[in-house]
Amino acid sequence: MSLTFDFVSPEPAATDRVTLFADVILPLPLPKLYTYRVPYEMNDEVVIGGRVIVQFGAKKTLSCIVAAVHETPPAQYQAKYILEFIDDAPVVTQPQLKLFRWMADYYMCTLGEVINAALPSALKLSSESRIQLHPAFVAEGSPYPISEPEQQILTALSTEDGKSMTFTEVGELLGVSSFHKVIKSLMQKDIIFLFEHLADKYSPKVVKKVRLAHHFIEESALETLFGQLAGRPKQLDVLMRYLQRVPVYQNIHANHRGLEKSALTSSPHLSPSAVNTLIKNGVLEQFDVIVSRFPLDDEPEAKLHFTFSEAQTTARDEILTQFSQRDIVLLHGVTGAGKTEIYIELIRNALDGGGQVLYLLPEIALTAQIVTRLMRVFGTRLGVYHSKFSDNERVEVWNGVLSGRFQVVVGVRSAVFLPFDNLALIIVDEEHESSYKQYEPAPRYNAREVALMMANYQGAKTLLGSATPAVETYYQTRAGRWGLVQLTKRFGEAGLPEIELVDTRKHREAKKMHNHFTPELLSEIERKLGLQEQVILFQNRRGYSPFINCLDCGWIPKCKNCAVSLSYHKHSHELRCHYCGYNDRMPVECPACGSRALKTVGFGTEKIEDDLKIMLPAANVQRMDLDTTRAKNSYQQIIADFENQVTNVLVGTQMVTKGLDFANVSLVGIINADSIIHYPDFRAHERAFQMFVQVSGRAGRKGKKGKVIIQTADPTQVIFDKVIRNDYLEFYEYEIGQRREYGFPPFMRVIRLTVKHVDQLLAEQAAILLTQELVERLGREAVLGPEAPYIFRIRNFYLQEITVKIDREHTVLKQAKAHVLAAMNVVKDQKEFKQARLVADVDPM
DNA sequence: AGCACGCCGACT
DNA sequence: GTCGGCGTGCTC
Repeated sequence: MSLTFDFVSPEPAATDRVTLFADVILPLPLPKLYTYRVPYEMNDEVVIGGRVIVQFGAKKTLSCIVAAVHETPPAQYQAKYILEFIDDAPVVTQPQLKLFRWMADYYMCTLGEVINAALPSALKLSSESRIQLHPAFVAEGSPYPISEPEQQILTALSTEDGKSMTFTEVGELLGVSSFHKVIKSLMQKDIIFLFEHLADKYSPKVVKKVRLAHHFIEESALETLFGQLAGRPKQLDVLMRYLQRVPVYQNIHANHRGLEKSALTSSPHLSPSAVNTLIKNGVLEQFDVIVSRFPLDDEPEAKLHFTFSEAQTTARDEILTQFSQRDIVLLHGVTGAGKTEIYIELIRNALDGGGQVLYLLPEIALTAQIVTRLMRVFGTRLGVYHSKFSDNERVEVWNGVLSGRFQVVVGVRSAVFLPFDNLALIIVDEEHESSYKQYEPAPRYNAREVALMMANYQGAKTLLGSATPAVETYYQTRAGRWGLVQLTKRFGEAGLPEIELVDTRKHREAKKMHNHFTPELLSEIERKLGLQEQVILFQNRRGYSPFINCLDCGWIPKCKNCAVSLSYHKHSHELRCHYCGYNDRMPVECPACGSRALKTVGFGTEKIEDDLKIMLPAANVQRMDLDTTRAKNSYQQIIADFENQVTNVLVGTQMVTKGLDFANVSLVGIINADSIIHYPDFRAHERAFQMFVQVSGRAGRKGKKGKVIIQTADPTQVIFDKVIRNDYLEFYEYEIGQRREYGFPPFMRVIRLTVKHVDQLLAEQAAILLTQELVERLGREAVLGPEAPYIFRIRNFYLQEITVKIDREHTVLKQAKAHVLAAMNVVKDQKEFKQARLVADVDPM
């Protein structure tokens, strides 16, 4: 990039001119800020939180965020000049910078890593960034004046369809170094848009739709048409279906909006060629619609009205009362009690007071349904921040929050990074969810904790919602620090489901198991299907079987990068590693001995689906797990099919435990409860309890009492008793006792350190040294390990884990983290461990 | 994170 | 004899 800065030699000093320096945050994992010099004539242009372009190292030009401006020249080195100023207003606000500093500190990572995670990549410019003409831009129709350099770029981009240019090329074209302002201006006028990688090139999602040709809308014309089609039953079928789906007469606009063509062509009862014939003969007309990535309901509801139950009204009032004394309130409400309506009320309330609102949901729960519902209430004031969104869409939300266009944002984990500066309320729904915690890469933050800190900084209230609150959260309410509001009644008077435990060991000994189904579960499924009711089956493992085994020589295929056996996936006929993604074809014969006796061992969702299809051929079984929902809209499709009762049985992993409510589900089966309970982790019981209760909550809606069948080899395990009676409190009392006794959160804080090394011995040695250094600084009792985790090698790295327990008190915690960092640095500075990677995870989940 | 500088194996 | 492997250190 031709970004050699032709710095104009300073004017003779008329007045005492100040020399300004800016500390910038580079979007890199570097421990400190870098100081650049502001050119005199740009002194008025520096904005804290604005982006500037600097040269970093010999080659790289990067955009970064100004974190501070001062007059202290660096003593050790000559500061380079800032090359360009992109923004005249902050893109990162002051409250954000404060929050990001806290995050870097608390989660033991660099500010650069936080910035990197926070900014949508279209805000992170580099010389490799590319621009493309906006598909919606038409040269004649632009309402904005276009400057000379802008026109130059426009012309260059118009030479061919979809042409793109890098910033370097733009710089060369214009022959000046300061072209970012031009690009920014073009972006604001919606003439171009920006992307980082060729893969991000804008390709609008187009849906083919059909509608009735307008001259048939007339009732008499339609009569005639029916007459003409009398001898063409297939075409008549299509037409009937169309009229059935689109209320042409009740609503004139309905026909204009039309119907997705696929709704007609993919129906098993209709002939696709008949659809095409109708189009060819001009009865139906086909048209394309550019749709949002987020499939929204295209039938806006005229008015939103929900009637609050008495319990809901009471809960809402109580929350408001508690907020007058406390900043944080937990809404403990059983599934199906109608928490969302309460949220909507509270959001409306906060907006009326002039503040901003952030509504966080776990990824899996941020569905089209909830967005549509919120859209109907909040209209264009609502921004949606979802990980499935393209970068351009994310920048739009970011800028919308900055400009005040979006007052409410509903979003996933990363929405805590958005540039709010006037928050009145944050809602964290399903606050116990582990998906609020980011594992990889840094920052390893928990959005719930970040939200609480952000609310604290901005003087906002926080409402946490859950049917099964995290033990840490409930503890805070018990200690009187946070408020607690209970919402125990299910909406519409549906009782809690009846839960039955079935002993798989007994059945197995008596040879009564049908594959992995107990007779109880199987007959109950049959019974429910006979009643036209639906069934959800939960199995917390995907694939067909966790491994295969040669019956003759005992060979078991293992992953070459990880210390795990390869899972068998029948559908794709592959062996796959669930940790690194390695896959191989399923062998016909054993590569070790040539035997063909390869047997699958254990079971996952795929096998459950398979077995059920064989045992109950009449049932329509669908599977929902990572493998069937990878494609873009397949998740929506599976949900829609189940909702419309196209499928009767839904088999799935965790995905089926949360999110959607289905009115017709009357039975939930947990195929193997034991694999969930027996997990080597202090949170295993909590996770199991949450999972059982959440999945049970899927059973029985709209007045129907549901049933849950839990299959286990040992029905006497203590946790079941609490699940059956849905006794959160008793579970909590038991669990908190355990946590106190063994010194786990909320009584202590945990930092998990992981040492990774390609060499097993070096990993162990580095971990031993790290442990010694930790013990020296924190004491023996604070350090657990080192220990190789159950899966001790992932992606060719051998792992060692050390758990550090620290007192919760703030000053102690801060000090302890400094000690941990010091210990880590000792190991890093050892040259034999140069290739070791050390990772700190604060508050791991 | 990149990228340059710097020391040891298979090639014209 | 050189080209290039990636190990280590630095970037205001």
